[in-house]
Amino acid sequence: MPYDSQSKRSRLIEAAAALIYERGFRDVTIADIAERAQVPTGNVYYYFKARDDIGFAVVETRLAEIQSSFREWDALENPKSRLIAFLNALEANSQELAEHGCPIGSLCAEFSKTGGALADKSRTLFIAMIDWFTTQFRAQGSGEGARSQALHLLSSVQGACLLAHSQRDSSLVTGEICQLKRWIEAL
Amino acid sequence: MPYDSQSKRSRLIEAAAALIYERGFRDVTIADIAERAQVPTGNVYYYFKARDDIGFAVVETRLAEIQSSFREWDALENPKSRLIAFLNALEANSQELAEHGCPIGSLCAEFSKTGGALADKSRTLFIAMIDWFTTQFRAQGSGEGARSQALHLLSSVQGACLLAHSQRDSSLVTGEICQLKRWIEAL
DNA sequence: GTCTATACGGCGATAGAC
DNA sequence: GTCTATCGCCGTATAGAC
Repeated sequence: MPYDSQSKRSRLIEAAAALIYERGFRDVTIADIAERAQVPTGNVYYYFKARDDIGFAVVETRLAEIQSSFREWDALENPKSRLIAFLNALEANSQELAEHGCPIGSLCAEFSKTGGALADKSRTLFIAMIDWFTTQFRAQGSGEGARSQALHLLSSVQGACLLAHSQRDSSLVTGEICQLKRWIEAL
Repeated sequence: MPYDSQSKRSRLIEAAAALIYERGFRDVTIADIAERAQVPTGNVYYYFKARDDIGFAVVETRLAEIQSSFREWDALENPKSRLIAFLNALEANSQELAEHGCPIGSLCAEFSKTGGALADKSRTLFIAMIDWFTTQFRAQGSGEGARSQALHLLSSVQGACLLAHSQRDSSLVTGEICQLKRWIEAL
């Protein structure tokens, strides 16, 4: 594999992730991705043997992204402030969330309908989030209720993103986040 | 317009709604819809001048469905029991919600990305739900907080459906519904 | 009004030159 | 490894027979 193969492959995945976030997987063509990545159209098939493999790679990228954020927040002193850091990150992105929805949530929604290997792969995204949230709630002292609280947190956030996206109103995310912060701080 | 034109049109919309719920709008073809509705493929264009118009009609059908449910629940004695009736209906459908997601939520998620007229149209679905919820919370005595509580209810339900669909685990909806019921009853 | 046949465009995928 | 040219399929939409 040549020196900049990785670079081209990365550029393709990055372009795909952005386009899929904006339009949805089904509405993004190979040509669209190639153009945005500045790679000749037909050449995409040197890096991915099928269209679905691009979706696969995008899920892996998204997973790496959130795990990277989690590791960063793990450095914070206590579990509550880690969860708050997550909510702050969402709040900072509320404009984009209202415009295009949650990058994770929309991927899961679309691939879940698709079914097959992509649905299986996308499932790992929510699992990673639930696991990390559960760890924080447990470390905070929630005991048995930790997982249930983790589910409630993810569920609320995803629902708020969907609402905000549909109504194109970022206040629908920020409002819910504000309540969630109060809930966590009061634990 | 002939006697059974309405019947054929209705059959097409019904078939489209079911298929779109299962696979998503983008993955359902005119031929698929026609076949399920037992109508010749090319003939669909007598009833709908473009593909998007079918999506439009499906949104209108879904809107009529939920408004019909709301009217039914309006007959119940008090606002709390009306909201509980809504949650009971979800609970009864939890299996299907885990398999295909929320029929309203998935439509909104997909059409919101699409943008354009379909996004605008699909927006009315959540608005109708928020309005009815708000009315119930206000009648219950929530005052200023009614709208915020309505948003929280819809948001939680939609998030739970998305989670359950992605993980194909109906307990993720029923669990959240159980908590929401307790919240409403404690108001 | 109803249905068939087909035009047309676009997309995924491949073959093969360099 | 990289890129171009192109094939073949499928889906939307239309023209026009009945």
